[in-house]
Formats: sequence, structure tokens, C-alpha cells
Amino acid sequence: MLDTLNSPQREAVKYLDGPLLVLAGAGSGKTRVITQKIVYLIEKCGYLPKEIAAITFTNKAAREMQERVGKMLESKSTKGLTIATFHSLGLQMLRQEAALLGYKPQFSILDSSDSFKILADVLATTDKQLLRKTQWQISSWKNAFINPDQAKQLADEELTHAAAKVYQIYQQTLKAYQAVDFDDLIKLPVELFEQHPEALAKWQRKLKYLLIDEYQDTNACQYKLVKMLTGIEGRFTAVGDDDQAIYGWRGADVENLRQLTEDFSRLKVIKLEQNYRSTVRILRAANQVIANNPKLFEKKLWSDLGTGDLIQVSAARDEEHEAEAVVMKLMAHKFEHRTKHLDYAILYRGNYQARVIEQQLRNHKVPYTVSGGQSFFDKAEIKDLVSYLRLIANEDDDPAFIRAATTPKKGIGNTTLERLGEYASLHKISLFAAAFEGEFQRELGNRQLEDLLNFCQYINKIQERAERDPAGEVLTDLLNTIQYEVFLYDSEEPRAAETKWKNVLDFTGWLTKKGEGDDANEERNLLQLTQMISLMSMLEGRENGEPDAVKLSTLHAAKGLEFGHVFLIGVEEGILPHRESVEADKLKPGKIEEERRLMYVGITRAQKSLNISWCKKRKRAGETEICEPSRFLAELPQDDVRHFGGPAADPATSKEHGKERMAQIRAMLGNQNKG
DNA sequence: CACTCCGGGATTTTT
DNA sequence: TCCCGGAGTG
Repeated sequence: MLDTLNSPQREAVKYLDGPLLVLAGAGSGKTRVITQKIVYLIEKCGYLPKEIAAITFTNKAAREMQERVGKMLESKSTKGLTIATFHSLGLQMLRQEAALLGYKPQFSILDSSDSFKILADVLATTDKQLLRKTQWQISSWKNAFINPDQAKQLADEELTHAAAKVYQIYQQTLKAYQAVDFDDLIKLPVELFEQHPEALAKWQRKLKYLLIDEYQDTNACQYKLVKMLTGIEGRFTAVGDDDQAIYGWRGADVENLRQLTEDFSRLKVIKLEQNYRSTVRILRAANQVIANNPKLFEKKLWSDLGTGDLIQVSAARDEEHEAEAVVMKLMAHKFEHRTKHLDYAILYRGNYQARVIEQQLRNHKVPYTVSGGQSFFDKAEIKDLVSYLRLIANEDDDPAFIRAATTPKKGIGNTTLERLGEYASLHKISLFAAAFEGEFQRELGNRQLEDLLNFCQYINKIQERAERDPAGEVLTDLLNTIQYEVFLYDSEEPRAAETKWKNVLDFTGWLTKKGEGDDANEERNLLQLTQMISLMSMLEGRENGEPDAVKLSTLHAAKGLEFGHVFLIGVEEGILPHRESVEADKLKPGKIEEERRLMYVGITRAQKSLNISWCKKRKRAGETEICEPSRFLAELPQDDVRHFGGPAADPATSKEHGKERMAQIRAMLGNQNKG
């Protein structure tokens, strides 16, 4: 089984004497190491599947890993094996230990638009900018494991102090709703384990071995959780690549990699440097660019896949010309090499950059898919339905109550809700509970009261059914009762209504299937299903329409993917590196390095050919702006590059800049080591 | 006073 | 593309 691995990979799989960090370069087979190690632990080392947890960041990664392990373990069961995202593992723990934190096990999970609305209430404002900022601030605090009290103490300016107060009220509100937000799914388990060592001991006993994917993306809170679960013996394998850390801006801290060496003095480090993806030239480019960043661990990718084509760097007049040139080149290349559309990717820094490209692709009838887009759960029709489910599971979930009570309209209007809200907050109870209070009922007109009670009583009725009857039946009853299909056709264009209704049916169909236990697990009723849906990935990864299409993607969203031929566009100062990062780097160095890693991620997506382009001019804020080629272009190995149309940056200038920066970095590292 | 329509502008995203 | 803000209309 292990003979298909190269020697460091094999070593990584077999190493069990202590904590292990696998530094896996791009395309070096890190997923293979994780999946093989899971199989090895079960088949060769006598671990039970339920004693192992593999943790990823995205549902997609978890699903892929699940599939691969499933195939390899055919004979033996994978029952009980945990392959989950940080968030769903956190959820699992919270559901089981909810009582210890004063939550009921059916607590709700709020999405970011719910929490946005709560903040709008707390701050009594509609200023979206301020709300977004506050939301971001609170999220950052949670990711750094900072409580409202600590946040208040830390706040150095008035604005942050105000935000800390909002944070506190926000947190109290969530508790009252018996709800948690996404960040809480990681933060609360850590709190739980700090306050209840016996609960921690229980989970440490249960999970005997941990494997963590994309370790460089962990934030402080996630690292804390890992450290707690693996205990002092450090029974874990962390796999990551510091050169691909591109999520610093959302709390991921590469520092966690260094911290690992400090926290676990016995930490073993294995590097995977053989790349199975790209040509020598592409790897030379990647290595040389990233060599400009300070390194904690030296790492150099190599491959035996041949020298390959020269890397092309083209200058375009402006973004329109660039788009045209890229699409032309792509089409010619495809014709010449008899490749498929899906062998090509066009990568860029910001979503909006896709616009011109899309235009060109449409003009030339080239099929394409754009990465990202809103998730299934963000669709209004799904949120409507989910709000009913959330309310059924947890009648204290006020955001769900408001949405369900008002969509479709059922005679419960704003005034009723306002009065209900006033009464509820005065008496510190949920909206649902308030509706049944005699004192409140006397305040309300007969008509309004009747409609309100109809709704609440129906929820009560369906709550009982949800526990007993099959999920499918209950859902059908629900949709019939609220007349959701009629509602859609009343409020939408027929076309839109049709797709929305189809989405609803897709969703319920899929939910019911889950309820019947498609992986031969025990049957689940609607309540149990409801408790997991907000974290389930569905229809995700299923690209709509054309399976053979050119991929358009941001550099961030392209991490983990590979393509035969890659076009990297808009490689200019101000875009890559992004203007904001350049500015931020002046105050607090480090941002440019993250931009460089972004460039590195882009380069290493390519297997056979790499085309880089930049614009000499670009429209911005109504004016035409003169653009400089990105400093990263000068960092490429010029022997492997062929330039088209105009000079790139003067290598000498950029070299000077690089040297200067390296000196700074060395000084910085030196200080760190001393301190 | 509120709603709609149009034009301009844009980091990066998951759960 | 999507979102926001300003102008123009009922």
C-alpha cells in the first residue's frame, strides 16, 4: 500500500512517535499523505475509525477526502471516522455538551446576514459601512479568542471600545435566542474545554489521533482547539504550506506554524518537495519568486516533468486589449494542442476583473464557469424554508421566527411584531413565548391575535410531528400549509418562480434522502436533520451547465486546484500586489509577502504552461491610470521568461527594492529570535 | 416622501 | 457581476 509513495511521503505516513508537521509544497501530494495515513492508522496500527479525526477548512476538501478514504478502505467500514471541517467538528462537540454552556442541544446557527441584522438592531443604525466594520471586528475578536470584557480592555480608541460594547450585547442576544454564529462554533468549544476539563478529557479520550489539513490557514482559536484536543503528547499530523498562506486578512495566522515548534519541542518536521504537477520552468519561477519572502523553513520544489515551455509575460494596452489577447491566445492554443476548455484557467486578484474576460469569452462563444458566486444557502427561497426548520427545532430563535412569521405573509404585520418584540424584550423571553402570554394577548386586537396564534400553534403542531414522522412527509405538509409554491408565483416572474420552486424541491428532496440514511447510517428525523443543515454542503462543487469550460477564478479561490494552462492577468502594481496591501505594508510589514504568496499560488496552479499579462493603462475612478508592471514580474527567472509587448519592470530597480526588504526582514527575524 | 432607475466603482471568502 | 448612491418621478 505504501509503495506508491515517495520516501518523505512514506515517512510522513508512518511517523507516529510524536507530533508531526508536514510541510507540503504545492502539488506535492499532501492529500495523499493524509488519506494514506488514515488508512495506515486503521489497517496497520489498530486504530478504530471513530478514534481518528481529519480536519479541513472547506466542505469540499472534507468531501474529497471522505471519498478517497472510502475507496481505499473498501473492505473495512469507515463508520465513526470523522472527516469534517473545523466548524462541523465544533458543532458536534457543542451539540453534545451544550448544557454545560447553558445552551439547549437544539440551539440554532445564525448566518452572517442574521448577525448583521442583530447588529443593526443593537447599533440602531442602517449605516452598512459601520455595520460591516463592526461585524468584522467582532469576528476578528472571536477568531483571536478574545471575550467582550477583554475586548473592552484592549480597545485603544473610542470606536473600538464602542464596538466592544456592541460585541457584549450581541453575545447576550445570541444567548437569548439560543443561537450561535459561525465563529462561535470554534470559540465556544474552546471556552467549554477551558471551563470543564472533564469534558475535554472525554474528547481527548475519544479522539486518539488528529490530522489537520491546510494548517497554515488556522486562526488562533482553531489552533487553541487543536492544541487542547491533542493534549501534551501531541497525537497529530499537521499538513500545510507556509508559502500558500493567503488568508491572513481573515484571521489565519502563519505564526501558528512557528508556534507549533515552540509548543511542541518534540515536533518532527517532514518536507515534501517533489512536485507532481508542473514543469521545471514553472517551478523555477515559483521558487524564485517566493525566495523573496523570509522563510521559517527552507523549501524548494522540484519535478522531473521536463523543462517545459517558456513562461510568457505580455504587456497589453489596457484591460480590454488584455482580455482580447488572452482569449485569442487561449483559443489558438487550444486549437493547436487539441486540448479541452477545462484545461484552461484565467486567474485574477479581484472578482470584478472577470467582467471584461467574460465579455470576450461570450463574444467568442467559449464556455466558461466563474468560481465563487453565492452559496445555495444564501438563496432567499432556501433561507425561507430553513427559517421554518430552525424555528421548529428551536422556538427561541427570533430571527427565524421573524422570517417564518412574515414569509409568506400570513396576517402578521410590522405592528404586531413590534409589540411582540417590545413585550418579549421587556420580559426577557423569546418572541414565540411572548405570543402565548395572556398579558400580551390582551394588548392585541382580535384579528392580529388570531393570525399570530394560528402561526404559533401550527409551529407547535409540526414540532411534535417532526420528532415522529418521516422528514419527507413533514416537509411536504409544511410546504402545503404555508402555500409556498403559490407564494413564489405570486411574488416573482414565472421564470424566476419556477427555478426557485425547483431549488426548494431539490433541497427537500436531498434532505429527505439524507433522512433515509444514504450512507447506511441510522435514520434521521427532521429535527436531527435541521440541526446539521446549516453546515452541510449540497449542490456545492456541482458547476452549473457545461462540464467542459474554461475556469475563471480569483487567486484565492484557485488554491488547491490545478490546470494544464494558466493565464494570470492584471499583474500590475496596485492590483497584485494590491494597492491596499502596499499601503498597509508600509505601516506594518508583512502584507506584501502575502501578496507574493498569492502570486506563488497563481504560478503553481499551472501544469504545462503559464501566461502572465499586465496592462499599461487601466480605467479607474473615471480616469485612465498609467500602470506599472508588478514588482513580482522582475522576480521571475528571466531565462525562463519570454516578454511580449513592452518592457517589464526594470529588474535593477526591483532587485534593489527586494534587497532592501530582505534586510528589513532579516532584522525583523533577528529581533524575534532574541525576544 | 418614497421608490425606481441608471451609472460608476470594486481586494481577497469560508463556515 | 453586484452593490451603492444620486437623481428624477409619482
